[in-house]
Amino acid sequence: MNDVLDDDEARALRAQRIIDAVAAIPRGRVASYSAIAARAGYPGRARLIGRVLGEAPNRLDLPWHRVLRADGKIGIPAGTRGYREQCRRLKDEGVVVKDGRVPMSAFGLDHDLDRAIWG
DNA sequence: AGGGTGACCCGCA
DNA sequence: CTGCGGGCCACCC
Repeated sequence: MNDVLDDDEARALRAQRIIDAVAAIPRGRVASYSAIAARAGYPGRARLIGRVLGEAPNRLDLPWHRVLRADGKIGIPAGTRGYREQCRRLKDEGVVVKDGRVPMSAFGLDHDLDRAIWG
């Protein structure tokens, strides 16, 4: 009977798992959308992360700024408020941001996550 | 029902 | 380095 409710429930669960994954990114480190998706249990669904983060209530104080594209670039369109805010927050915690891009080799958590999975 | 969009990604040329 | 094509999928016309 509750097809719609089940749908909303699934969506809420998705969001929660993603939010948890993002919240787990340590200060001064960054992770890619795809890595977060995988960690949250939704491999191959990186686009979902951006959507959820965009909808997430500010009161959660999520470290959304630590989520970048796989190539280390900021996902938010350049020139926007969010873009500048993300740059600022990253720099504030010691992350190097050059031309809107972060050297994943140095700050990326993706590799560590892989290591956690493989041992 | 179908097309456009987007805080994405990956392989390939 | 830059596209381009295809995959992904929630949402909004």
